[in-house]
Amino acid sequence: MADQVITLSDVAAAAGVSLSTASKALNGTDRISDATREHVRVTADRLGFRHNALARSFARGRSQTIGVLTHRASNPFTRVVLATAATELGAKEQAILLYDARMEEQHDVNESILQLRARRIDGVIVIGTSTSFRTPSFTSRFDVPVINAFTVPEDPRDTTITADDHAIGRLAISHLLSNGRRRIAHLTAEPHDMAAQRRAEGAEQLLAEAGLEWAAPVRFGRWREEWGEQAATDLLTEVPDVDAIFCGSDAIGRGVERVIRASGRQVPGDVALIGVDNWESLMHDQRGTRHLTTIDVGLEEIGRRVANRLLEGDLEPGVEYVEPHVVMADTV
Amino acid sequence: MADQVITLSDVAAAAGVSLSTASKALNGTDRISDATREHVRVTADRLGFRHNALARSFARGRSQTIGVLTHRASNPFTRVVLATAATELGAKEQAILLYDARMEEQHDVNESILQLRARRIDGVIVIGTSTSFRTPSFTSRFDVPVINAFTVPEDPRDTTITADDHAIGRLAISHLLSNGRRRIAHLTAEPHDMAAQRRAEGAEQLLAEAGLEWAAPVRFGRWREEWGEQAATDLLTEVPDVDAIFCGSDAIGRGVERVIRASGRQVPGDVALIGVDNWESLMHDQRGTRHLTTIDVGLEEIGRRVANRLLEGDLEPGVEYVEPHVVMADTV
DNA sequence: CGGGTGAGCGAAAGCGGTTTCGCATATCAC
DNA sequence: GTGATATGCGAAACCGCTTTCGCTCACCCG
Repeated sequence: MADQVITLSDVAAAAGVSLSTASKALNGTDRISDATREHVRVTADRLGFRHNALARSFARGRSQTIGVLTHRASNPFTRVVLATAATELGAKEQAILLYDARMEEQHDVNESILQLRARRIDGVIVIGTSTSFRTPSFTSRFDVPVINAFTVPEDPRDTTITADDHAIGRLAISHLLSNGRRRIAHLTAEPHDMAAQRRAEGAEQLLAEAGLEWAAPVRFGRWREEWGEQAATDLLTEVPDVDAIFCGSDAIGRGVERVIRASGRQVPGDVALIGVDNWESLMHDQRGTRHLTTIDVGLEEIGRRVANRLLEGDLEPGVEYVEPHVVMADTV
Repeated sequence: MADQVITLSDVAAAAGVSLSTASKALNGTDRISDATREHVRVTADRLGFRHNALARSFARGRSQTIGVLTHRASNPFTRVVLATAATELGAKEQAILLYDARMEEQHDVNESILQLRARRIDGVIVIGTSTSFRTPSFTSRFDVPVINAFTVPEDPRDTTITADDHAIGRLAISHLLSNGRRRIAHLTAEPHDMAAQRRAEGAEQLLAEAGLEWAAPVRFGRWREEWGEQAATDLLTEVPDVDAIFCGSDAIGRGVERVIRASGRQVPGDVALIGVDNWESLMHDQRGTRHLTTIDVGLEEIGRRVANRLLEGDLEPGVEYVEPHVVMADTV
């Protein structure tokens, strides 16, 4: 059913105007009388004309394509940002060209950059793995706009949109306090992990503002379920009357919960739990009941904003933080 | 540092040949002497020449872009398929243009198809939400190859790559049997859900082949953690000596596990648990310890194959199933 | 009434490749 | 030695649109 495709000159001929007039009429560029413009538009519609996007891109020198550099696209967080950005871009007729794991090896990087240039991409999105690691700066290596997502920028002149770990810590404590908890502990990941650190700092800050202290020193360990179990076991021995635990991630939270329950305590009756990541949303995107109360760091929002900022073109240097939000469930 | 870009005619001039000769030499098309070909190649390299991908696409009428239609890109399963397919395609210089949620409303569908045609996309990937729902067939609506992923095809002439629910059921039971379990129960989702049904059938079939029966009738409910709790509670009352539970999903498995432990039973000592989905891989992509033993349905493999089949171009009608595999952890 | 101004439109030059076609030369069979 | 066939290369058309530039004509002002 492809028939032969209608080109702009078909439209021009049918409308009795020149090719250039037809082009300008449809694009709204240059001076064209309203009458002519309208006439061309109607004719184009009648014929079912569509611009050949390829020809157009070629003539304009812009590809309607955004290059995306990921450290590792299989990372679950990266996937969320990637999928939302791609959705947002697709809605605006922008394709994406994904280069995964090409940011390391010098040779690959250079090669990738050359390829992206040859494609005449309109912009670049660099997606980091988390706010724990910096991603090398690519801003100066392209002559098109570059925006970073979910990472800590290496160069202060970079434009970055990322999660607000400090606010996450504050929000977690704020939520627990508003639920009347006072003997709060924090079990989290590696002490040298930037995200873990900043969350702990934010939390401690809000705690101090409320005139409180941790029920026990913050325990740093790993981002894993089993660490949650181990840390919670120790914690219960040390502070049996703890009434809330801020878990550095949902994975840790799962381990913690198991130990709390095994100790005969009720969740959230005796001990409230709050995690970070909104892990369950990675399983159930439908609305509906959830289990672990958690904080959503705003990955989807990051993806959306990154796409839109890039298209709007107003890239100011600096870091823009996305506000986290609490996802209510059964454990607080 | 963009300088002025090197074009093919620059190369031709520098090599002392005509534009057409340079083109053919670099593309390996048409008859060109080895000496000339080599000379042109060397010259191109020396000058740092790269084809302008836009011009090339335009001239060839092929865009190096694959259209992707998703029912809902925010679905976690969809995201996995999408991200792996995009990675695979990116490695082969193919961009993707994502049209999310445009498969429903008739108007949107038609419009989207027209847009994709205008883009001269080279192929289409349609990603379904699960093997529970059919996705409308788009094969005949494009004049480029169309391939379906993670769905049950509506039209037998469609090409589809998807998960093998029957094999998943068999694999779960097989794994439990090989661990010496004999009193096995199955707690799963909606009875009219195709995926749930086929998993149950596969499981029951293997059980029968082993001369066994379910320790209790299969309980159908919902794909949720809370349903797992409820179903497990009932199950323990009915069959206190059950020694293994095949959970229809990891979410259900989580609920089940909590109840089993709360009853004082050991996991996996008294009761072994196996789920489906490899939920934890959505959190930790790193290797490392996991908690719930589960079956990976092969979403990444689906994404990879879909991308490669499309590029290879050998699309045979019919359904190709991806083999599931067990992901070992602590609960079996 | 003449010269200046600006609005509306068309001719044509790209954009940077691919591809068809034809020509000249070399190769071959008889 | 002659006609048929192959080989290597270049000229030029073409892909479909954007954009510059210049022309024409109507209008306004002095």
